[in-house]
Formats: sequence, structure tokens, C-alpha cells
Amino acid sequence: MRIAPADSNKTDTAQRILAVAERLFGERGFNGVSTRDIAMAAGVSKANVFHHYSSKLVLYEAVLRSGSARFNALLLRLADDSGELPELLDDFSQQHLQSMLEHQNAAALFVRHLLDVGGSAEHVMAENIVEQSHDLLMAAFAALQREGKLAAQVDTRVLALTLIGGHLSFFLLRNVLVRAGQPVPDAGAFSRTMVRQLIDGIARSPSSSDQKKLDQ
Amino acid sequence: MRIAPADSNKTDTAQRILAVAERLFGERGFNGVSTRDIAMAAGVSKANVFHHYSSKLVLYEAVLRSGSARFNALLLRLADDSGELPELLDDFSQQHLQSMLEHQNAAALFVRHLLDVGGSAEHVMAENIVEQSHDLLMAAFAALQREGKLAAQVDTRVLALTLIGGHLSFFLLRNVLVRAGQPVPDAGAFSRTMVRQLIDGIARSPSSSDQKKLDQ
DNA sequence: GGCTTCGCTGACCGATCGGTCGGTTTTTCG
DNA sequence: CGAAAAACCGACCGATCGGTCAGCGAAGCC
Repeated sequence: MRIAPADSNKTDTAQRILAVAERLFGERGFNGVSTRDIAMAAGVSKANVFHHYSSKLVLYEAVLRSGSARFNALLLRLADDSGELPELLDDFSQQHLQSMLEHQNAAALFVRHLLDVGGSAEHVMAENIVEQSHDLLMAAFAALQREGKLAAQVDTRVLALTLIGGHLSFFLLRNVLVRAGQPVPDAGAFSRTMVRQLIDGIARSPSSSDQKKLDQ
Repeated sequence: MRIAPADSNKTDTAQRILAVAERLFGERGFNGVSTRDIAMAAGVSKANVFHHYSSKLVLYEAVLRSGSARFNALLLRLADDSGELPELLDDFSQQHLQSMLEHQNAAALFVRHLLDVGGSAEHVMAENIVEQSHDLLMAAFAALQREGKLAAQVDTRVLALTLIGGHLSFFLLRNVLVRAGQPVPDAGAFSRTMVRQLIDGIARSPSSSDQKKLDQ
């Protein structure tokens, strides 16, 4: 508590354990990582892990919480955005995808949770966080629609799922795509192209939305 | 081998073990399921599981293989499709999403694999299957583009990722959406709406593509 | 009939799991 | 300084893990 390190009041060691746990849990899932693995990777004894976190599950929940805190901060920044549709959507898409890739272990963790069927406490927690961000995105789209920036007949819920779904598949498949040989778009180019195609549609040549720097 | 049961030459018991394993692995992941769990759920002794499958990993790979066989059969049916863009995309999207939901455990299994980082043998296998289906979809889109049914400036790779990404997010989030209160579109309606929005774009009122039964 | 093969089982194995405990070092504070 | 508190450790615990093994009973084959 000397310097109050911005994002937490945890000890250095406790934070290091948390960071290592986030990486390992993200890479291999809860059951794929032992407390011995975490202790060894963090350079401490296994007993010390239990000194800072009373159980493996508690540590796991702490990882989940810290990841969700980061993500919520991102979403709140997006809420009070303004501008025209292409730039707005571009900005959000860009930041969302970049954030997924930057914190890939946390992202993987949440996806893993959505796959699990059980109604466990952590599962519900992960669903709550996802639902919360979904609501935020939906609200933003609804506002766009009210202002006439988004066509009235657009189903905003479907749009939201399509947009974050695109990010999801890019995130999950980027390694596969790399192996496939063809040149792989970086995240920025992918996000930009996807948003452009979403706005203009894929059936005809573009006309309604601006075209300026998109032909790069 | 008496009746040669259509899809395999395995014993009844061996098939039952396989089916149970697919469900459990899909629900909880490889490390989240013990061979005891599988044996108990299948109503056999644990030793019998090892009689039919030499190791847990071999059983897991068998599950993966049977899942990929099903999926490949679906893809091949899609390849020799013909018609106009809206119907074509609608058909593919419809069947792909429906297949994901029908075999949700297999789908979950593949997603889990894409999350894992290790270059293990099963991981590579899962990536190969996904890459293969990705290539098939890409080829179909390229043909559409050659025939002029798809706008020339469309990036087919991005389109493919957007489309299956939409399915992915629907698949992952359907439980969350249910909890969210608002009416949840069924898979068919979701797929139809997504394809329509992809074709027409979201920025303007539709004109180029047909509109007939979409206002349902 | 006998003899082999096959599906199947309960009992057991060493290894590893999450978690605990007693004790030692380091830090904090009056 | 000295005492209390917090950080940290090696050794250990019962439970469960994946996997093995000797043997049982029914079916197929001569």
C-alpha cells in the first residue's frame, strides 16, 4: 500500500502470481493447470500461492475479475463516443479487437467459460460480464439508429453479434490463417475491411458511405 | 459387423463410449473429464473403456475424428450448390449454424482446441479440419465473385470470417442472450437476418437485393 | 465336447492433484 | 531494540488421476 499501484492493492508477489495464473489458465484452462505449475512459473513455493489465495478457485476468480475490470474500462470509454457511422464503428471495432489480442489470455478465459455448461458461480460471473458488455454495445447501436446514422430496419442485436463474432473468429483462427499460406491481414486491416463491408454490404458497389481512405 | 451400422464398424459399446465421451469432452474439456466419468456415464467399467480405446488420448482423438467426419460431409454438400447470392448464402449460413447447434458438443470441442496454444497432435488435427473448411468456403466465395454475384471489391476472406464469426458468437452467447430478457431470435431467424444485413449493408435502406419474404 | 477369442470386470499401481501444517525468514511498528 | 505480523518454505496428507492385470463368462469354431 506504499505506492498504491494504480490497479490493485495486492502485494508484488500476489500480483505476479495473478499474472502468471492468467497466462496459464488462458493457455490451458482451469483443469489444465496445477497449482504447482503456477507456483513454479511465478518462482514461488506452492504453499505461498495458497498463502495469497485461499484456494485454486479463489485465484481463478481473481484472474477473472481482473480481466473483466480491464474490459469494462474499455467499454466505458466507447460509450461516450460521437461522430459519423463509419468512424464510430471503425473506432469501436478497432479498439475491441486490439484489446482482445492484447489480453489474449483473458479473452481465451472468457471464451472457455462460455463453452462450459455448468451453472457454477464463475460461469455465471463470466456470463454477467459478457452480458453487460453486450448491453452496452446494444445501447450504443440503438442510439445510432435513433440519430438516423444506422438504417432503421437493421437488427441491432444481430449486428452486434456479427461484429464481435468477426473479432472472435479472427482471434480464434489467426494461427490457422497464418499456416494457410496466403498473406494474413493484420488486426487493423481486418477490422477496417470488415466494418466497411458491413456498412456497404457485399452485393453491390459501394455508394452511400464514404470511400475516402478505404481503398488503401 | 453383422449389420454394418452405416457410420462405423465399432461395437455397440465402443460407440456408446464414444458418444458419451463426445458429450462430456464437449461440455467440460479434455482435462475436465476423467475416464471414470466416461465409464460411469456409459454404464461400463473403467477397464472396459481402456479395452476399446488404448488411452484417454486415443479416445479423445476418435471423438475428434468422428466429429470432423460429420462436419466434412456437410461442407461437401455445400460445395456443389448453385443459385443466386441471397439464397445461396442463406442456405449455407442456415445449414452451417444448424449443424453447429445440432452437434454442439463437437463444435465446443473444436473451439476449445483453437484456444489451446500447444502444438500437440490433436491441436494440429483440429486446426487442419478448420483450415480445410475455411478453404472450402473461400473457394465457394471466389466462384461467386467470378460469376459477378458478389461485388468485386469484397474481401472474401474477411467475409468468411465475418459469417462464421456470427455463427460462433450466436453459438457461444445464446445462453447469455436468453437470460438477458429480450426475445431471442431462433437460429433460423438469426441466420436469415445476418445474411440479409451482410448483403444489403447497414448504412442505407435496401435496394439491390430482393426483399420479398425478409420482412417477416 | 474342448479350446480360443472377445467383451468385460474389480482390484490394484505409481503419479499427481489441491490443500495443510509447523516452522523460518523478513518486514513492520512502537 | 524487541515483539508481532506477514511472507515464505519443505514436507506431508488423502483423494483422484490415467493406466494395468489376472481372471470371469458367453459366444464362435473345429
